[in-house]
Amino acid sequence: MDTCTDYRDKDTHTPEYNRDVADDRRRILARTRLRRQQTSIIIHFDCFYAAVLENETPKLRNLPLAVQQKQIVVTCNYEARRRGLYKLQPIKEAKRVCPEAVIVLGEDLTRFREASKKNYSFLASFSWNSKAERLGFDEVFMDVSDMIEYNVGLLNHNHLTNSFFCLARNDPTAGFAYDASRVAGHTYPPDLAPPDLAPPDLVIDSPVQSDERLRLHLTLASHLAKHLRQQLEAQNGYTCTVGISTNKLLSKLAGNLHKPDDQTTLWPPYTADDSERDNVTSFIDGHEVGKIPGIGFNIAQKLRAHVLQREAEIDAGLVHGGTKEGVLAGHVRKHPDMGPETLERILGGPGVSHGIGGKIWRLLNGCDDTEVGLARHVPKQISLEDSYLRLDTMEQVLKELRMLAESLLKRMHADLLEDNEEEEEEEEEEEHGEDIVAVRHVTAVTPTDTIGKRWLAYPKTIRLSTRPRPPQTIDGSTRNRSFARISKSAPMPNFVFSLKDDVGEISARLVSESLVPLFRRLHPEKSRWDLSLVNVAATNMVDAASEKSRGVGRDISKMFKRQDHVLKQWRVDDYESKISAMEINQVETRGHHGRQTILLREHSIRGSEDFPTSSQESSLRNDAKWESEHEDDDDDDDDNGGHAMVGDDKFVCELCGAAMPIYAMATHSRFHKHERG
DNA sequence: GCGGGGAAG
DNA sequence: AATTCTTCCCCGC
Repeated sequence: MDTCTDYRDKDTHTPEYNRDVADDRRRILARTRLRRQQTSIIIHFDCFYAAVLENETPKLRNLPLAVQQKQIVVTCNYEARRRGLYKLQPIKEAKRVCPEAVIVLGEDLTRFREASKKNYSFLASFSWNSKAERLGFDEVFMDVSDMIEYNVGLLNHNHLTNSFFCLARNDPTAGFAYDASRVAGHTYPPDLAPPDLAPPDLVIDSPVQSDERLRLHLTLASHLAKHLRQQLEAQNGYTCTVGISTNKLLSKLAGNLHKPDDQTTLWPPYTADDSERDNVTSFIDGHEVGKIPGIGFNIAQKLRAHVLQREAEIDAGLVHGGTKEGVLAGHVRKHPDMGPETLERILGGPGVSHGIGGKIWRLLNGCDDTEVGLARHVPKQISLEDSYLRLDTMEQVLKELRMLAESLLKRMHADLLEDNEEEEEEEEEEEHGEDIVAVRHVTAVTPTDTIGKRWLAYPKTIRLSTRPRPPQTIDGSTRNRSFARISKSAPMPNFVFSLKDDVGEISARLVSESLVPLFRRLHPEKSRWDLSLVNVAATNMVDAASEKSRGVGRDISKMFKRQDHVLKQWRVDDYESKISAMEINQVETRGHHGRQTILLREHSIRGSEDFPTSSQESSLRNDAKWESEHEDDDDDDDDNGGHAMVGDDKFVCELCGAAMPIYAMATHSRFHKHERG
């Protein structure tokens, strides 16, 4: 075993020997508990926000450029940074430090959002497995394991210097030439031993396992990254900074080492007999705790307090990262008794995710097994907000709500609508005749002939949030605990999905029928409030059942088979007539057990007149009978007030057979009430 | 489902 | 200190 120290030439009876054995056992134990995955290759891209403006106006490129929102600089280019500007700097200070800076108003994020979408789609289009995840507007993770694996298989180990990277499995000519005997770009640590030629004939048992194979995989990934960077610049005009490693945490951190417009590969060994000597540990150890992604301000403060044995001070003078304490990840990791249990004790508490200790411990050790998310076409939520120096009259509030509502509508149209191509895809295959029957019914009701557009997803909920101005305590003790927002939500009214009505009309109606009632729920007093922020959001996004997704039909037939005790009360024609009146949406419940359920949801746009407005709905709220005490349910299946329990905490509606957690049932029964008229 | 909280750029 | 304008995820109920 290469992970075990060899003791053969040591005296087996000295205390040193015993200590070594103990240490080694502990290390091995620790390592097996948090085995670093070396099965994936992840690339992290960091594009650049301010570049959007530079590209629009190239002469800005060499000038110090800052983007202003309200009273602060939200971002700035490197020239501005060189002259002392920084993120979240007060605009006054920025002007004092660098009067010649060009300051651009950037409260409207449309252009940034569009650039972000364009760059993201471009990068994601290279992916084979669709694992391409956006983080904020300017970062993208890609899991390129499959591309790398495939291209390792293509290598001719006798001619590594003349290799060809294949970008498409079905087109051997798509790709680029490269030198597989050398890494592209920088590495950490910087000075590599003379070129590590891969051994000519290694047993290829994927996935990556040995350091040797990992080196080879990372080398290929570095060339892929370089190619993607070049393409992004050539095709879209954006440079980016890239990190290459085996997980999201490490690739993101590695990228920081050489910016802007460059790339860094975190080089093996990722594990070593002496845990201090592997590159991952030394790399992570050197980071200030708060710099580890996943360790936010609160957790960082608690960790600092623990190693310093006192509250960590927040140095106002050190806005640009870090505190004057300078507590490093390594300090925390090596602190006496440190480990997942200790961390759980320090960090855990009400509202904190269970297992936070283990999670932070893994981060401190460079371990991160979170998957790169699948590429997504539609957002999960759309929200807009504005902040104010003073907002304390209903008149102002109405004005703001109108603006926000109209912007929200426009965003929904921009981000959730798709051109309605009438391509009637032929029904290929299939072995289950019943699937196809179900699919046909769904297809028949999707809005087609409206205005040449169709909804890709429907937000089911509208939410209004405000941030009351923090109460000014005149006494010195500023225990301003609450800089929090408060929110209320309601069903998204159906009329917003109309494609024939005027946007202005719809948003006016949205204000009067949804947002104003929500505002009254948030702020029942006539006056007395002063808001510093208002936010409206369209949330609870449900994908529209698309003609293309055969998965819907499958799941329906699965539901028939699995839950016939519930569904037998339906005659088939009954079911089909209901189906034709509804669109079927697949809903992923992220409940405790992550089970998939199917909800049947009305959304026929033409029928929307009969449908309740949010104010009507909220007056129908009848939550009382669902009040808690579902704690100790016994599992007797059927006698549950008309709802069959299908296991754990899922219930099945006796009217439509939908399975759902108990919390969802109040709303669901309201749905049936309206359905009946 | 609802409302709050935390993390990220 | 928290500042902006978002997006996503998790918790307890």
